[in-house]
Amino acid sequence: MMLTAAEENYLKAIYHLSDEGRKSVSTNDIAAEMKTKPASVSDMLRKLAEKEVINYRKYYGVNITPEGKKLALQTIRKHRLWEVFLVDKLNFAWDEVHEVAEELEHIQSPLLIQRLDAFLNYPKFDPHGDPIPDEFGDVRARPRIALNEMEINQAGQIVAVKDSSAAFLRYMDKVGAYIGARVKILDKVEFDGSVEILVDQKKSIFMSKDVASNILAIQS
Amino acid sequence: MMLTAAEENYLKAIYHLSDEGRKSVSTNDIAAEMKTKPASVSDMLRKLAEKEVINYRKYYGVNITPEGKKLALQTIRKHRLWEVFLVDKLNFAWDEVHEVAEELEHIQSPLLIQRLDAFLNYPKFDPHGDPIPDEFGDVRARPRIALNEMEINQAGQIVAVKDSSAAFLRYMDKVGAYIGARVKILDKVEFDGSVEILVDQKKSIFMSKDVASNILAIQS
DNA sequence: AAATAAAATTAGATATATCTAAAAAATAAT
DNA sequence: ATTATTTTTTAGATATATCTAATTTTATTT
Repeated sequence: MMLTAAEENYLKAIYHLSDEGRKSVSTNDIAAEMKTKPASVSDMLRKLAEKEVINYRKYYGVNITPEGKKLALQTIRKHRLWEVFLVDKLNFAWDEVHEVAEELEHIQSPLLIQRLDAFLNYPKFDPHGDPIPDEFGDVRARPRIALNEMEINQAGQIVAVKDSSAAFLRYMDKVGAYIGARVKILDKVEFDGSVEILVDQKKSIFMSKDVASNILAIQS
Repeated sequence: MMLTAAEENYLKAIYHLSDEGRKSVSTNDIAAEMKTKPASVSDMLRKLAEKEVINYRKYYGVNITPEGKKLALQTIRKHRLWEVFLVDKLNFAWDEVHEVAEELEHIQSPLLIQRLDAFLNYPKFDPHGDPIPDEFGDVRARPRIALNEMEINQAGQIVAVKDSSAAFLRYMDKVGAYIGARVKILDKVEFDGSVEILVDQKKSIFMSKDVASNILAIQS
């Protein structure tokens, strides 16, 4: 099954939207995600349905098929491998890579991706902390680590808190930490285990070991 | 000035054909080079002329403009840098890189090319021995001579092949000739123009004039 | 349940890139 | 200098991907 670049982009969008717990994805949602018009989406859905990568019932939104999911994951794999390449090898900042990876992901060459994967030492996560599917589309469960257990200079993304009491969440809010925040360990104080972290590459915050051990991140 | 991938490919073809000593390049020549139909070429020439990258007088062929030449050289630069990447970093064989580089060359990101160039240590020649234009389009060309035109006992180094089809590259591989090989002309048969050459001071190989004329060397 | 609002689709355009078949222009041959 | 041949261009299709405007279908409100 061969998809055009546009089809790959739509399928990726549908995959991402499906992944947010919806039972089906609407035309308008896809249009918003793709920054395009609903009319264009309708046209494309017909094409994707013909290729059997989505199930499409007019006026009732779409579901991705197993074949579609496999293809979407392959595109995501390519995108994230290229992002690793751009950051690790070409010294791009991690917020500069998306647009270029968006182009590179459509290069059609299984051998290229296989070799790139090896060259990058089979990375499991991209620079944003998102997992890289393997060549079969399998995604590794994200190993979580408490902030106080991360090494200095290690970057990651906050994905959960152990203590989800209102008090703790208020604290999170107050210091500007939140689920999804990109973090980097700036310093660790040996004496008391407190840590200094950089949030979203701009805000530096201090927290006690106790607090840090309640915040879970995935490492980049 | 922004060109589409198709326009870049046509412009590159016109540049290459121009470089063969013609005063102007014909529609048929371009169609042959691009493996497309003359009618398609006519359409594209109109577009390229509108963008002022070629001078086009109907029925009389085209010339590339200075601006067109600059753009063609930029595309060639990207293509050849990617080829170096594929061979040096991803361990592609030098005869496997063309098709992939043909896709990669159309990625639009000046920063990417700048960084790639640095990562590859500013290479001056691609794996086929062809020079890589700098960012201003300047090319450091080496005077090259076909093996069948070298004198007996003349020594040199293979730097490029004219015909880089997979079939020819496989042949090269099979007989033990390769880009970078040291060669010396042992004998030339006047009757059919075939030549005998010594490769790397040990292996003697025999090749027809046809083959020899496709292999380019710099003379020592 | 009828009226209204929202969402989705179709109809009809535009732009790119290609093709075949027909026409026009340039070149070659008698 | 006509005629024939080759080359090139145009006219008209097809396919992709997008748009606006109009229409249809579904969902919501009264």
